[in-house]
Amino acid sequence: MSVEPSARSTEIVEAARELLESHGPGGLTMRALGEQLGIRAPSLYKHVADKDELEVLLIAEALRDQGTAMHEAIADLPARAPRRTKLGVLARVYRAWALAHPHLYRLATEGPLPREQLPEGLEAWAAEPVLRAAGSESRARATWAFAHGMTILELDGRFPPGADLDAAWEAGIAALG
Amino acid sequence: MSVEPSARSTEIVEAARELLESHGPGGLTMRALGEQLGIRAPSLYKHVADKDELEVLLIAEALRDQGTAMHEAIADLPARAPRRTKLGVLARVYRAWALAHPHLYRLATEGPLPREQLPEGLEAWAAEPVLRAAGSESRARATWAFAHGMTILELDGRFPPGADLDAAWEAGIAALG
DNA sequence: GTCTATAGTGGGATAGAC
DNA sequence: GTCTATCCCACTATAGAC
Repeated sequence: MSVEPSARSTEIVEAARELLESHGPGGLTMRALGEQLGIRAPSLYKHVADKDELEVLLIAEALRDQGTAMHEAIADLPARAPRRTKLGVLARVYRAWALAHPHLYRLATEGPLPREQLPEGLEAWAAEPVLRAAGSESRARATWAFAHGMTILELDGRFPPGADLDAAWEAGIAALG
Repeated sequence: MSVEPSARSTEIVEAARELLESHGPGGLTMRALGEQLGIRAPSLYKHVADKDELEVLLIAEALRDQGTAMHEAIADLPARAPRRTKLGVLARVYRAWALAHPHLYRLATEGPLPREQLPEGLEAWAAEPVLRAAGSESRARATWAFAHGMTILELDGRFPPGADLDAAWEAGIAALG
């Protein structure tokens, strides 16, 4: 019952992330994961309970990863920068991370969040930069919804071909900031 | 090669919609659909090409349905109503429709849109009220992204329990209007 | 237009030997 | 900790009789 995950579990999660990022959710199967690691699928179950557990670990990684990017971006700004500047920077970082890791972003943001299985406080920590920059919970939620909406619609190719997405981001941040 | 779908096809799409709305995407299988209609699954293939075609028909229905709700709402407003009023009304209608038909909303808004297979002009017609009310394409896209983000995050239970979503919608519309 | 039978696909997961 | 063998599930879709 060690709290620390075993070295092997870590390897498995890393391989799972690679598979997901390179081949999408359909490519992340227990069989493929075993193959990636040079073992058979059934052997994985000695290290992780099931596929759901694996996905929770990936979601946690996504939150840490994208959260880190946003915390760092905000730390680089003067503390007294205007709200609009801060939200603009956070939006750019948020979007860039999602476009760089589309499948991981989707896994972490689509469908219900298994809150009880995530590390305590992780979700709040990831949301902290936006909450601080927005100045109120309602405004933070509206900003988050805008950013997620723009991102997921872009990832899904939902905007008309040729749409100026930079301008739409601009318009949203100008309004919400 | 009739342009009009046969009566049977219409029944099938209706049954598919009922199945989807009541049991979610996992409940919409060709077997269950046959059962709902009192026939065997293979018989369905005499009337629809495959499941993908069925889903496209459902997406089209969702666009027509939600689009109608928004067109009607905007028609009830004085033509000179301020932008913020219009966007506020559209947002309420958009959200209400989605909450009333969550599975259909998800089917129609998640993942890539099969544009070539949809009736010509349907997508643009559904987007028209928001485009008109927002006043510019960029602002319309930002508003749409905000509304979709709020909606899908609410449907997925992503906001913290107890979050005041009415206030977040308020804040977003106040800013974007 | 409906049926039965069945092919084909793919996946998650377990038992028990080594 | 890894293996082989296997189970079990579910679904889409086709062939061919009626």
